[in-house]
Amino acid sequence: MKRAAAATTALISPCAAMRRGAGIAATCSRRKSEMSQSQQKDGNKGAGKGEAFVTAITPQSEDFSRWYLDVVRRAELADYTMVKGCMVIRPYGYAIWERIQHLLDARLKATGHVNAYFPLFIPESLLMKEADHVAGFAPEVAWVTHGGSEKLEERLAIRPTSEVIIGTLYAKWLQSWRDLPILINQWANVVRWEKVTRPFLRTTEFLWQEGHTAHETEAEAEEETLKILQVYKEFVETELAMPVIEGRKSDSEKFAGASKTYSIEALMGDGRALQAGTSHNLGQNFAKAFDIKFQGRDKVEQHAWTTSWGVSTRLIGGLIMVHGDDSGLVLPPNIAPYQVVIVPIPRGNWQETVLPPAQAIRDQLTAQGVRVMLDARDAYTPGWKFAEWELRGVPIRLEIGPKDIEKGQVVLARRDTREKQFVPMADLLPQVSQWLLDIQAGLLEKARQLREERSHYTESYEEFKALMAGARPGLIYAPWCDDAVVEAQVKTETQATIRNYPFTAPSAEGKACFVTGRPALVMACFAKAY
RNA sequence: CGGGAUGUAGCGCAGCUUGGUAGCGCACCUGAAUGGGGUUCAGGGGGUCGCGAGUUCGAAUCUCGCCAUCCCGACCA
Repeated sequence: MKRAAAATTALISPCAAMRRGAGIAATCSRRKSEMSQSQQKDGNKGAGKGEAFVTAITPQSEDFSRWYLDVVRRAELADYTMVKGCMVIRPYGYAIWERIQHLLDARLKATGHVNAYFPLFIPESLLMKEADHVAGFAPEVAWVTHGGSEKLEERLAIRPTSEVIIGTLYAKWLQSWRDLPILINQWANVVRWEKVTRPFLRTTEFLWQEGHTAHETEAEAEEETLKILQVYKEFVETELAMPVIEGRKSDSEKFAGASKTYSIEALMGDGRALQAGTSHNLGQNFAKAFDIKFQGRDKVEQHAWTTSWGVSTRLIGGLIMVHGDDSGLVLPPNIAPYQVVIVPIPRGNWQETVLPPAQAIRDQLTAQGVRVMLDARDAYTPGWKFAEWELRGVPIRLEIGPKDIEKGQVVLARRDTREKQFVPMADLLPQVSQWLLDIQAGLLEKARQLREERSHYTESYEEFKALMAGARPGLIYAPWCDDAVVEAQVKTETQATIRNYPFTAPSAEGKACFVTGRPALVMACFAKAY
């Protein structure tokens, strides 16, 4: 009888999560009846079924975009504000960002970079110095025109990126080849006046890391650009468990003002690609525009070779879309704010009987460097907490109740596979450590497999069109003539863009371009992109 | 920036056609019993109906304008 009541409540939640829109009411009631059947079938063995535990989110299959927004809000990663296109990153979301900062910053330091902070405001005249750069960013710059009530002599741009201000300072600091390389990174916010925004994926203001380096030779700048791309790839795959494809951008997708742009690209759960990081070789373009010069070993004054590179809070969006499922977030242990959540099972005077052992376990795990949350709130039932922490993607749940204490064990449950296990207290630490490793590796592997399933190779534009028209288009590799006009045509006809020219791909040698039939110059990876 | 939809309590919605001073579910607060997959009962608090004008004795409801959000397209980490 308790069961029936529980089912009823579970059924109401999906409707509660629904948003505006006429079609939704019908959808909701349809799902209601489906759910009540499965719920009843599950009976008391619900724990083994591994589905529909969390019901407050729109299923991915029904509407991926809505699913994404539901997860962002229900998991309390971010919320909307009164400022158009600007979101709050809530504590749980910000904790993920802090993990990203922590893990990436260590890598940047290890490769010789140091952090600094440059101004938010950029004088208009500075921004105008590099022609391509201006053209690229002009449409999305926010301007400050007044200080208090007084109009400014010169407008100030709120940085959309910092190449120009940093370049100006580099010009001031650089004298000799002995000053090189300059390897500076900054963690900052930037503003781009976007027309369409989505939490994490594209917001008016966002947080990122931008590295800016200056080098003595072209080769060194290229080496730096590629080194960082590798750092990004290793970081994203190791810590976020997001497999990425590294490669060079086509000229039309290049950063405004760069000689060459490289990117890492990830495939999302809905078959669209997300640019997860970029690294630019700026050549001498900015050095010439901003007078970044030095006297060389040969006594001749010359322009430096510069690079810039960045990853942003967009990575969090990628994380959600790569690993998440219909129950919500699934976080890789390495970036999860909490790796283990302990849910005590309250019975009788549980505060005296169950809570102390739970606290002891928390302390024990914490001492081993595991990030633990003990959810001792009395107002919620265990079942409610299970669902809540699943929605928030915590990798491992640890249940401990009177029966477990009697038997000297706990219950562990994995978020990714939903596997549930009784573990003797003595084995707890090694088991948790092992599972954290398994989950981290498992998520990467699963994402890789999914990407392989959704990767195609074709030499036929007809097949290309058919694939791109599918529900989950994925990645398509194709031999390519490298012509921007044809690229634009493909985009118009199929919505697909070139993500990059992958470093590791079948050779285009001797192939014909899949659109024009002309000799292929390169292998391109196409996808519909975010 | 173009096309479409929506805006009523924290969230999801009803009320609008036919104007008469706002309601439901969840959430929240209090108390009790519960507690191993979103617990139950009882009591309670919360809304200048997105904003601004207009019509009217009277507007959530009718008219106009603006704003925001979501979806679909053109531009972008």
